[in-house]
Amino acid sequence: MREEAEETAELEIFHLLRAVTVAYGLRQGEFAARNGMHPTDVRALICLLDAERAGTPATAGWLGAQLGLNSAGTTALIDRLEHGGHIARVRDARDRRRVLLTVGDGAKRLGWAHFGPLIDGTVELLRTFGPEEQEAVRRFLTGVNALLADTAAGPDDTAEHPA
Amino acid sequence: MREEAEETAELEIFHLLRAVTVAYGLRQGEFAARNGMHPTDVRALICLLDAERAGTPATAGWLGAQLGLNSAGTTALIDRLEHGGHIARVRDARDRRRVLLTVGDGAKRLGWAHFGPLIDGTVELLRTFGPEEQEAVRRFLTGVNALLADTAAGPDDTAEHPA
DNA sequence: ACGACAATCTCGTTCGGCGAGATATTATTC
DNA sequence: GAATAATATCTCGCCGAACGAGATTGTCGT
Repeated sequence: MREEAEETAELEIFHLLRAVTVAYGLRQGEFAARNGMHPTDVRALICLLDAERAGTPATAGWLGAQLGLNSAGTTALIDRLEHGGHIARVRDARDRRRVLLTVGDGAKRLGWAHFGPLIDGTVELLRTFGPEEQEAVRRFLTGVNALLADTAAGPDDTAEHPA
Repeated sequence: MREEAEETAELEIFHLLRAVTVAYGLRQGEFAARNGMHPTDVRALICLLDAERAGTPATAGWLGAQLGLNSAGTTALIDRLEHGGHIARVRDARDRRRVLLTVGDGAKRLGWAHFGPLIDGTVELLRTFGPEEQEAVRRFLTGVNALLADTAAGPDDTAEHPA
């Protein structure tokens, strides 16, 4: 609130979204520090839980891609989580090169204890929204996810001009 | 989409939001790698730009708090960004202990080149929303930010049982 | 079976981030 | 208005997360 005051309402919403990502990252870091883990470990657990919920088989390579790690870093991450008893490695029966990851109940409980209030709060918040309002929020988030997926594309900066 | 199919509509929206945070983190990491920086550096620049836009004076300590770093890490971060020519240190005239941080034009251009499409896309997307719909999105994001701020609170795990 | 390919793991190295404490500047107290 | 406390940042030494390169193990087409 200086010169440009409000910019546009649309930009303000974008900044609200960005504030969410920053604050959410902070919460993850706190959770990690409290449980003797690292931010990346927490992000990994979240990805694994989301994958399980979505029915997507979570392999080591997939997890590394989700987090932007190379294979060495991914292996180290999985070692850490395994030693901590948070996840288990299971060789895929179909393709025995692949390693499937399963999240232990302890980790689930731990995560729920920390993020439960946030999730509950969000659900409660959404219950105060009418159907069209919920639909607007859903449409917005879905759209942003699509935009983020688009922007991803290129393996290097030089090769992303779909238009 | 397996057994539990849809859970609740509210939870689905929460997961959409979480997907946004994960994907957004990935984009930041890519941007960092392409410019010889680290994810934290990018997050720092974003915080600094947001602060500038909001008219908030950005000090070293403030930045460290935003990113969850201690003072040593914060100093190292600022050194990196300064050496890279992305930011400049300026001693506060009023309180000469404090160091104010200003983002250089080069960094702004760099960031805009990478995140511009995402921002533009989001603004475009929101333009397709009616006033009540935009208001719904804004209310949702504001509420989530409030929840995240609440959850922050506790310095340790033992003292947060509001229920 | 054989070679091309794919997924994961091992090794050695770099450097981001932490803890502890030093330094410089501003508030407070007598 | 000197002595003291409080605050903001920086320096030093160390740990370990993540990287690059390459080895290992498993799959698939021919």
